[in-house]
Amino acid sequence: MTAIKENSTLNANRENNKATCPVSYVMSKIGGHWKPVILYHLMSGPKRYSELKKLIPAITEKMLIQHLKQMQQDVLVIRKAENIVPPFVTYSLSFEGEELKPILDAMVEWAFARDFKA
Amino acid sequence: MTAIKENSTLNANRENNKATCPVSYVMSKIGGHWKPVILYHLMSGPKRYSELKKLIPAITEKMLIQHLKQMQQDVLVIRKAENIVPPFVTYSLSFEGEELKPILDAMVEWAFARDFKA
DNA sequence: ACAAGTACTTACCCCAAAGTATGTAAGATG
DNA sequence: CATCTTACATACTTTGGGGTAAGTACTTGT
Repeated sequence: MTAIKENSTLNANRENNKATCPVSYVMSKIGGHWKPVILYHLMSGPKRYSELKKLIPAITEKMLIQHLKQMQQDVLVIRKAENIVPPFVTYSLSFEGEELKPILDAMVEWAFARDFKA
Repeated sequence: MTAIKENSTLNANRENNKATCPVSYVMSKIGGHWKPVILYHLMSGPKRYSELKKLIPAITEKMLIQHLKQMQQDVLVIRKAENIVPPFVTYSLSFEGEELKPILDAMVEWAFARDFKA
């Protein structure tokens, strides 16, 4: 969510790619180190913030909420908070988030068809 | 192809993800700003280095060969050089590179099902 | 002799993404 | 009353991906 500087070729290239290449567009939504992992875990159903944290031990809390927030803005995930204390917040895939499944499934299939060993 | 420092949590996390999450594994192969674009152009058949350069004007030569080299190492693309001068080098998708099509196709479909406008 | 073309290579720099560390609200529980 | 829990927030630092710019080898065309 950090502010973005305007005048840099780097960012110009990025914006240009997102605008002209559908694949880059998708990458801008689900790329990076953590988004796919988070999405993967949400595929198996809604999860609490703390559950996600436990499922992905290596992620820091900062990264976790940062990406959850971004994906909320991109309407890939839905945040639902019970107004109680201690807080109870669940994250789930939106309709458009669910529609990412074919992509991720294709990726998983490809990975296992190669040298990937879980 | 720049050297990679060993002892950093950043890289440790990356390696860990690649090893444990199939989606991250795929991302490590085709992620980044340029790899998908290059692959996309190779989908329509083998291309010379200079052709790729013309097809992707925004890319710098450094990035182009860097990623072509990486994808060679990952056996996604095949490099074929005629031993003549001026050089004549063609890049094409390997079998495993071709098998990325379903993934990229799924991405394109998803992009157009959303607000993406070419 | 000099520019042009092709496929690179190399050195240097910059910045945004990711990591580290610490703090906060508000009620439940002992 | 002090600690625990949950779901964050935020300041500060690091790092590696990408950008810029320049050079190289070898031949052909003028």
